Amino acid sequence: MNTTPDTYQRILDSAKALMHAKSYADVGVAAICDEAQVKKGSFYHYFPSKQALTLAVIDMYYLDFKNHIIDKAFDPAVAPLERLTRFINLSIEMQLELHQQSGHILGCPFGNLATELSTQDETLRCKLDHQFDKLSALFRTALQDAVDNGDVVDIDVEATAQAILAMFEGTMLLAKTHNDPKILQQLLPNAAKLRL
Amino acid sequence: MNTTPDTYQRILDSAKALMHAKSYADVGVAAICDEAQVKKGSFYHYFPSKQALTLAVIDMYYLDFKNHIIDKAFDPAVAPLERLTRFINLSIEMQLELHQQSGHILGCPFGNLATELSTQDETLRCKLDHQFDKLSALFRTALQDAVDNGDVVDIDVEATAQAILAMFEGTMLLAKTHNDPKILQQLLPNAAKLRL
DNA sequence: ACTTGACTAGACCGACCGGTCAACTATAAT
DNA sequence: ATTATAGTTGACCGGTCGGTCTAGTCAAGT
Repeated sequence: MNTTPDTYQRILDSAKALMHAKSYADVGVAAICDEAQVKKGSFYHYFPSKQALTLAVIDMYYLDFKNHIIDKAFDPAVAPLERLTRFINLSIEMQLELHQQSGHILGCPFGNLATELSTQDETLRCKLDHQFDKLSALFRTALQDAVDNGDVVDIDVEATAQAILAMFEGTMLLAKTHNDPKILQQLLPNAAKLRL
Repeated sequence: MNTTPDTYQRILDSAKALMHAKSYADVGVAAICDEAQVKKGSFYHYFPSKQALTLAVIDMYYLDFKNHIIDKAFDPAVAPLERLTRFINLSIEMQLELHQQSGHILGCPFGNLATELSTQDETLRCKLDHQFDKLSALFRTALQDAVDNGDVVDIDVEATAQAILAMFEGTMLLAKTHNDPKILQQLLPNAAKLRL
């Protein structure tokens, strides 16, 4: 019989949800502990600091993203350009789901944390920068495959990948600020069509 | 002889600078008062709350933006499409200046606040949403003028204006996260060239 | 001279912040 | 049975949060 306490995971899950729904500063350690039904002492048994927890939370965001979106969209069996549109559509779906649950467009968790922390915490800034690198790398290889296939000609693969990411993050921000899913549906698909 | 105390303005200036360099949550009323050399009692004489101050700060951000960038770029005498590239170039310059002063790419003050506050404060969310509306309206009229001039044909003016804004905000975020002005110079000019 | 009202000063409030600590319990190896 | 270790508990720390309040200054209006 396995009755794992999984306290660690409960803390991580609670922090993940709360930090996405609110922000880094608005979510205190006490609130995370309440949500996870864990006492503060236990929290600091598993995580030396709020910063360390946040580093783990960022990894969890990427893992979720990988499982629910990346692995489905960036399947090498899928046509390269189709991968981009799949990525966009799955991202829209995920945002819609969170919107129904919370009543707010929550936006990209990486973008949210990066905006808040980039000027305040160098460690977290680098971690978040690395996540963006991983995302743009996905776009870059899909675009390169498209070029190799002859699906598209004469584009700057690197610049286009970065532009898609920028458009993706910017659209998430506008949708969050307007708190309207329509913005996502109207604007986000254009990101996949960018060519530079 | 005018020896106005201009306490109000000093508070506003300090809040403007601090909130752009850090974030809403990271800048307390006490810190603003210290910077402005004002005591807390005076602060709450001029502003009923931190939220009210922030509303005024947002107006100041727009005013600065208007004086330093918008009025120079969106001059009706300037060719419509040239307005867009001027806007981008002036925005880059402003970010570079702030980067030299602070050592960090600070990004768009509207985007920064919107990310942090959209899910937490409906009043501020609406205010920020309105600022984005004003920006996209500038792009929209410039694009429409370009269409009327015959400088460009067969584009969705509204969608393009929104896309430029999204690309603008997304690029600011990526540059801030990477803390590198090069990203701005490489990526931001592409926003002005978007056509949908 | 007196009053009024804008403005300043700074002590003070309860709540919360991230983080520490010593005491306790449960588990499992010796 | 004893000991070591992992995990839990909740009181506690100094400091900061946004905001209040009272006392007092000062200039203008009468």
